[in-house]
Amino acid sequence: MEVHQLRYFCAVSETGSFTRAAEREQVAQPSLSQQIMKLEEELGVRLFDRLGRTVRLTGFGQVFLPRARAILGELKAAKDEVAERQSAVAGPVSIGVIPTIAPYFLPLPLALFSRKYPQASINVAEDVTARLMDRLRAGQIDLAILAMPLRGHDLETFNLRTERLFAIMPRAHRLAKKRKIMLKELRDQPFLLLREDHCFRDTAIEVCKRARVVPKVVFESGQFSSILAMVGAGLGISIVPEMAVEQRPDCSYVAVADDRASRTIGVVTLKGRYLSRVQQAFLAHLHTFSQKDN
Amino acid sequence: MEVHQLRYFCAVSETGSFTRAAEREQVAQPSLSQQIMKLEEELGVRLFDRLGRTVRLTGFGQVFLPRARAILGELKAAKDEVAERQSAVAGPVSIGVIPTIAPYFLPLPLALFSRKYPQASINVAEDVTARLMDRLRAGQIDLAILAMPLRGHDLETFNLRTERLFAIMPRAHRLAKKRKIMLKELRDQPFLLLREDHCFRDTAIEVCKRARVVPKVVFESGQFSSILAMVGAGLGISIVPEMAVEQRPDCSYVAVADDRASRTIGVVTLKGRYLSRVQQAFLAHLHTFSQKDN
DNA sequence: GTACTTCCATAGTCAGTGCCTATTGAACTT
DNA sequence: AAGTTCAATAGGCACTGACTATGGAAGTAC
Repeated sequence: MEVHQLRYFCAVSETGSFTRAAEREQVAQPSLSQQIMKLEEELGVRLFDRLGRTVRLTGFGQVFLPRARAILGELKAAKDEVAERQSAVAGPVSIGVIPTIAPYFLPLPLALFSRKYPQASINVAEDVTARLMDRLRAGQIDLAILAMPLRGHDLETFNLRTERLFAIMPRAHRLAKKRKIMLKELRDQPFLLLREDHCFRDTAIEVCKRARVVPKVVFESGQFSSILAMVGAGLGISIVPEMAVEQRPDCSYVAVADDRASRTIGVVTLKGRYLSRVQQAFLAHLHTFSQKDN
Repeated sequence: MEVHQLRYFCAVSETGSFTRAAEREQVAQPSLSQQIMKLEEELGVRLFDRLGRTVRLTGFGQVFLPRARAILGELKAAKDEVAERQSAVAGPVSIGVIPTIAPYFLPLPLALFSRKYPQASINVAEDVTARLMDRLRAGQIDLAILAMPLRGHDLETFNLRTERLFAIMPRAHRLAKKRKIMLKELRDQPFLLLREDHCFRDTAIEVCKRARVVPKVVFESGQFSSILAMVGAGLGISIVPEMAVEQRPDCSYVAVADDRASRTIGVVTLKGRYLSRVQQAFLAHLHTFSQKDN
């Protein structure tokens, strides 16, 4: 049973003539006759009575007609729905962001995108890198914003920006007045760091390692704001990316001057993953926020 | 958009693999891939993400899947319904019968058929020949039982039986004791006949005409039982077919011996009209009631 | 690391079939 | 009786869906 056979059948039913049906369906009359016969053969019943000049539905034809119409209607509806979803920059976009980026970077792009495409609904999942990658591969999120670089042959990435790192210390600290600092100067300082599954912890430890510094960790947290408060209270010092720098009366920030003491954030998508128009639009939107050489 | 494309699409969705889907659909894997691609092209969206080893529905695919399933289901349902109606000797049979046959001939065949096929539902329309023919040609009834012969190239007929005619007269009538009678003996008798649109009236007048008798009509009715009652009351005489003969204390019946003084009843269907299995069965059933040379 | 396996996509060929034109045959009209 | 107007039939052509063979990529086994 083929779609065009149903179309032809409905056309004959509605025009009451093979000839007129053929005209309507833009096909030669014998071709249409042939397809109707084939349909009748498959069903095992006659659908039309050919009574000389007139063609009329048989009882079976009358039973079959509404069903054929329904099927053609649903075929069209299915196609239309897909087209509808395709044409509109609307629908869901699920993104993932790590906690050390989310509150600093995301608000502005999100707000602007929502204003530009009110039909779009963006869903943000805040989680650590490892779990975000799982979700990305599982298709639960469409893209993720996290720290670069990332290993993985099944991924596609682009960088958003590279930020310098800052040492944060109590205002009264002896190094607090400097404009720049080398990490080796921080040797033996008590360190406050993020918890283990946060990638910026690794970043911080990595840059320290390059400066031959092994940080002595005295406090761990899941968010910078806790660390900032603790540093302000004089518990020790820490390292944060530029975007986490927030003026506080009890803290001072000093730029870290070491080579490669930076964090790069970027966007990652799954290679081969098909993105709808909204999803593509959001990706493009993020591109406009990338700042090369920064 | 073709039916097999929907089938393939569902197969891939359900097996999660082009290869397994191809096996299930008994088709080579490249053919299936090709059709899926074609479907995606027509819809203008990707339905699957091909992620290395795994294949997963895109958002569009998820939207399209239930619709595709529904369509395939309805396609099957449509076919099944027709098959169901075809296989079972069940459903409606609409027949027409003229009033001068209905009460005498029909009860037995109807009862036997209903007992044999309890699923069948027979609808009887009792009307005069002209209107029955209209209904037959309009497809409102499937066959008609009426007096033969019938002119019409678009008809198919077969005879059920030929009956002799009987003169009916009051028991006290001077001719009532005869075993046979010639119509010419009835000249000048007052006649009771059916109304004009009843074909047996024409039959009666026709046989009289052949005997050079012009009946003097004193009463007209739409049914034999009225005529019988009136004859019994002494109003006049009449002519009835054999099946209308019914023993009454006040009437006598005398066989009409004229050549060709008979009525033939038969069944008529529309040429080229498709009959369902019940309808065909009823027609065949009527055949078993035909009595040749009677 | 290398070979093997398992995917899906690509390339090229072939056969089935849906469509075409031309024609027939039947029924209706003039 | 000739002319129309139907649907069906006949025969030819081209599209396309299916096939086999192969390639490339990714995962698995040794």
